[in-house]
Amino acid sequence: MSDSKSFFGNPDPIFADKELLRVSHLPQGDRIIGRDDELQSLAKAIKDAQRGGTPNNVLIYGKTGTGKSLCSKYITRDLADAAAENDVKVGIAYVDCFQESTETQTVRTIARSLNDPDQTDVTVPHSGVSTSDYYRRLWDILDSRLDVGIIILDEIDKLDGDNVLMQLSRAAEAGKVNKSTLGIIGISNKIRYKDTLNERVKSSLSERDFVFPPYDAGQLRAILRSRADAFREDVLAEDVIPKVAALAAREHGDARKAIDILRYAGEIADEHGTDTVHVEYVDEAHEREEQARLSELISKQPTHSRYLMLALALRTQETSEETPMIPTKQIYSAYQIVCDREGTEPLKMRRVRDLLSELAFLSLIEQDRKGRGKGKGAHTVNELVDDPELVSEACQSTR
DNA sequence: CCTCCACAGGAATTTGCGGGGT
DNA sequence: ACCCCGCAAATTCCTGTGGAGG
Repeated sequence: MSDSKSFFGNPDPIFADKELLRVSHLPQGDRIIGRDDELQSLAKAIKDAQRGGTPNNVLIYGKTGTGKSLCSKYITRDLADAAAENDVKVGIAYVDCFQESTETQTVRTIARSLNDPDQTDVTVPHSGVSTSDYYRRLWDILDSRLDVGIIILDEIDKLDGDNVLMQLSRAAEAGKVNKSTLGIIGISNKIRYKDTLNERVKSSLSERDFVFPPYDAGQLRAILRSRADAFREDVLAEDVIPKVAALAAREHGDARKAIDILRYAGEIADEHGTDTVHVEYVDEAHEREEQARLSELISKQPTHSRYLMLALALRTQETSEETPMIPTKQIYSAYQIVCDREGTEPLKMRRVRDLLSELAFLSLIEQDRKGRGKGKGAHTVNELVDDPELVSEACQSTR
């Protein structure tokens, strides 16, 4: 670094095209590995939309990183292109139900992504209108600029209530839309998800069901190799890809994880200033991936939930017990100190309890109820799932 | 197996925000 | 410019209960 004239002038010694290692990167058709059957079936299920007909509604199951979202996005985009050649307008809405979990948020996101203010005179405000108003606008948008709307609901099991699904699935028959039609692709991690739905929604939503199996080590290797173009020639040591694939295969065949680890391995090599990605870097890359995943999750939490995580982490580090179980009240006092330091008014106890149980739902913490004996009442104790050091680091880095 | 109470958590209510309608 | 709506977040009020010690 020090002897170079420009900070940016040097060619990257490791990466040729790092974009290929971004998980959001949508590969070309021949780059999706080991999902040929699934893509075929999906295509078959929604092919009617190509000529303006109604596609089948689809439910896809499978663990994280098995290519559910990738295949859905790819196949719908392909469909939209093919339809455009027949002068059929297909709109695609992708909703991450983890982030947009309420009915209002979901409908709003769908309406927003299908809308094009230049072509419709409908606006979709961020807030300020009722849920039914969002629906009304969505139907307007569908009728005025599209022939078919395809809605991908990712992590559909995180939706609260099935009202949205009711409304969407009966839109056509209830006469909400006339000129257009719509299809739903639901994606879920839980195979049992279907059982939690009421009959009406169940039969309409799962006209076709698919299960995406985890990738095996061989497929993971193929996936990684297909993205090896991201690296310069000959920088990857012999055993790197097999080792990364083996690590990811052990953790339920998560391709996303595999790709992330590979990218981190490259970054580590870069930091070491070498032009070879050695196998030895893979373990460190694996650690880095776990830390990053934790930071991701924590940074998405609301401010006060992060303060609570920090409070719990600090309190955990203070105690000498091997498995520190911290009562809610103790977290609360630590939390008040954190708030004080940040110059924020602390939330009340009741709200904190709710936030803590949300954190438990996300598996960031674990809760357990304990009694303290006659005349002493009962209370819940909280425990961090991850290393307190890592957690507090993740909390501090988000500002 | 019963007891006892601090805390858990349900329900009702308020607050704050970002918009419509007029 | 004004008032009013619907929603989510937060607060207030309150009853119910988990479970160790007796």
